[in-house]
Amino acid sequence: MLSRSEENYLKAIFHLRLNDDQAVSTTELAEHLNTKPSSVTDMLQRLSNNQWVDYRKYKGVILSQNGEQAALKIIRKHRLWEVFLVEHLNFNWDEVHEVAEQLEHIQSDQLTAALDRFLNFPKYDPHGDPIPDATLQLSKRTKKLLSNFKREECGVCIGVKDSSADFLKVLDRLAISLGSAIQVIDIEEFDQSMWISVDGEQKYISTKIASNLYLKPTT
Amino acid sequence: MLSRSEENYLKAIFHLRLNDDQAVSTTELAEHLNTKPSSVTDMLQRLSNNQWVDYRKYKGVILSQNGEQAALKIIRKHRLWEVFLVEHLNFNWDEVHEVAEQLEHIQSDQLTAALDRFLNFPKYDPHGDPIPDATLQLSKRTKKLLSNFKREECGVCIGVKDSSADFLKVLDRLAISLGSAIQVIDIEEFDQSMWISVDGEQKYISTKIASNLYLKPTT
DNA sequence: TATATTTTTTAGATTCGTCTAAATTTTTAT
DNA sequence: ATAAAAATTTAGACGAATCTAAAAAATATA
Repeated sequence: MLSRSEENYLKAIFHLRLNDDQAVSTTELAEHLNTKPSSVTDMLQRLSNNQWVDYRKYKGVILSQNGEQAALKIIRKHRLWEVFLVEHLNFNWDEVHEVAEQLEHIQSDQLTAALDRFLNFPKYDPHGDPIPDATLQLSKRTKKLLSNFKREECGVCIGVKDSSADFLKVLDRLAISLGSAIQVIDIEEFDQSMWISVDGEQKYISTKIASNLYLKPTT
Repeated sequence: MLSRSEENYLKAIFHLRLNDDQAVSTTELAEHLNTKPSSVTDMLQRLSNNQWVDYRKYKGVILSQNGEQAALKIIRKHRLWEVFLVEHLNFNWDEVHEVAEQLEHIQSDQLTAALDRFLNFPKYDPHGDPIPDATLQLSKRTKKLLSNFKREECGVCIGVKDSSADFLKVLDRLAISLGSAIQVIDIEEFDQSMWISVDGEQKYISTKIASNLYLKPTT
């Protein structure tokens, strides 16, 4: 059985491989897990011996079939618990992560299944991330540029296309950050600039901003 | 902060001291925790250094003020989760223990408080054990002979006064065991013998049986 | 009370997950 | 293409939590 630490490594590898599709590097993992590269190397060798990952010295690591299933199981639990915390225990979406990090390690298939049913088989967590179903199928994460949204469409900010300091600065000023809930209120015919609501606050943004913001649709 | 292992030791000491009121011995703890006496000695020394317990070489151990609070906090979480599992996730009362053993270690005061509220501040867990409240007050566990129950009163079997083979045999035949949920249906005026329901099944028992069964009232 | 038995502690080893420092490999830049 | 820089791995150590075997203390027994 996987230790808590091993589970965290698998989860981290899964998440780091979502964007770029290459092997994950030791340093990347070390940073993500707040540990040292040498510790990562140790752990990767152990995980590799037990067939959880495919690891090549100096070349990085990817999940094995088994490892990916294990990671998905943890992610499923994490996101189900987040739904529970927000919908039934009145947590705010920014308060759930830390607790879910603990709850995701609870080992009981019966519990996971019962929780899923109790929550009515939710498809997305409070941040809009998809929840793997009982067979661990993860609906492909659709990320879409805000500029492609239509009037009234909703989404959650999940990334930026341009990550320059200049762009991030303007986002800061608009109080748009990863996780912001955004709805398109209106689009100017003149130049496609947008009136949007950001976490309930109405804002006006240029076309260039809209075409550099990745949203995860929630409607 | 306490490790999971340390928490389990504190909880074990708390439970082992409930009945007899003396210090808990190394061997007793080792058996209860499925470990070796030498491991227990090590851990007790560590716990003692951090003021969680009062430990004297060769003399056994009792909880300090701090240690008792910590134990009560864990027991509170354990029992709240049991209520959740049974009342909302449709677990049977015999399926909850293992999972609650894991959930009790989740560290989040916010979660504990929210769960308590969600469950409507329950006073007893599904086995009839009292749940420490937010201030960690534990209502004294009242054990009462079945013969002192009135019509309609409910309780859970928590022990026997007479533990002879003869008595246990008749309990077996009646399918009464530790944990059985019992309700008094009627009491014969003639000799105070009782009609009771045992986990839903109606049974008739003699006065002598009733006066040797300890129940924990649940109403 | 002296001895045998049981309980408890100490000593020394092991595994997991981590660390620092040094060595090695890969990548980048001249 | 080679030297410098960066990334990665190895070597050796450590703390937590456990174990076995041996020593010491407490208890029971004759």
